[in-house]
Amino acid sequence: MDATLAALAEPNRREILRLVHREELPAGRIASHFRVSRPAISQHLRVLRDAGLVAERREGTRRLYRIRPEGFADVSAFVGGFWDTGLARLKAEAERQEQALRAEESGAGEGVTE
Amino acid sequence: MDATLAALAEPNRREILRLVHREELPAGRIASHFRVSRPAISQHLRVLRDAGLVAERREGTRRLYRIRPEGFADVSAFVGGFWDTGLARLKAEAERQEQALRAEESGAGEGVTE
DNA sequence: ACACTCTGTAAGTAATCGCTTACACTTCAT
DNA sequence: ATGAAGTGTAAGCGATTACTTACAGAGTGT
Repeated sequence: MDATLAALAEPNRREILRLVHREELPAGRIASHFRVSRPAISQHLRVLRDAGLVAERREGTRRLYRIRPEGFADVSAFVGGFWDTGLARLKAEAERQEQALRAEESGAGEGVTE
Repeated sequence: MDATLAALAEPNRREILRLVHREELPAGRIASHFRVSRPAISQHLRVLRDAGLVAERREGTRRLYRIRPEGFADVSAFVGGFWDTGLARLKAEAERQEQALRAEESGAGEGVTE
């Protein structure tokens, strides 16, 4: 958990997580989204991998990265434990999410994304 | 959110959060739980306060600190967003929590009150 | 074998972090 | 006012972090 939160503390690493959350991506493509050098991103990817937040899969010369949801379990529990007044709110949000999914399947598909 | 996760990245600060989660505590009493010096804890408390994770209340010469649950909302949403496989699990946990509260009201009394 | 592509690693550096000691401030009692 | 208790702030120091450039390694095609 120490490594997890340390990894999450860096803004660029969080942005990487957002990227590989949508889809599996090769290191180079990830790096191209940033202004910092590619080696810098490579180092960030290592930190994320060591923390168990992303998984790496090799395909030819490329290395594809994707989110590893289990890696967020501990931190989620930790943070959720403090936001206990909001736990009921989270439950409501989970239900809303379910309904949103159902509505998406049956009705208008709109990019709720940012 | 940047400040929040940076604050959470430090082990001693997380321990402080666990302490003031149970009950409101004066700075000195918090510091006595650690091996590091009192000023060090004072600085940690400032970081936590600036991040909105704890609230400060002055009583005489003492300063009492307590958890500020709203401060965890953003991070909880962020992390929960990645642990999406666990969102349904979180909902279930919220329900369990509700039942636990109900059981607590009718059963054993514990001073968890706010 | 060779070259080419994609990527991780090494070394060095400026900035930040967490700690300590010394000091200043506020509140209450004498 | 004076002193004591409780606490925050300032200055300085060693360790860590995130970045850069230069280089090395693995895989594929000619």
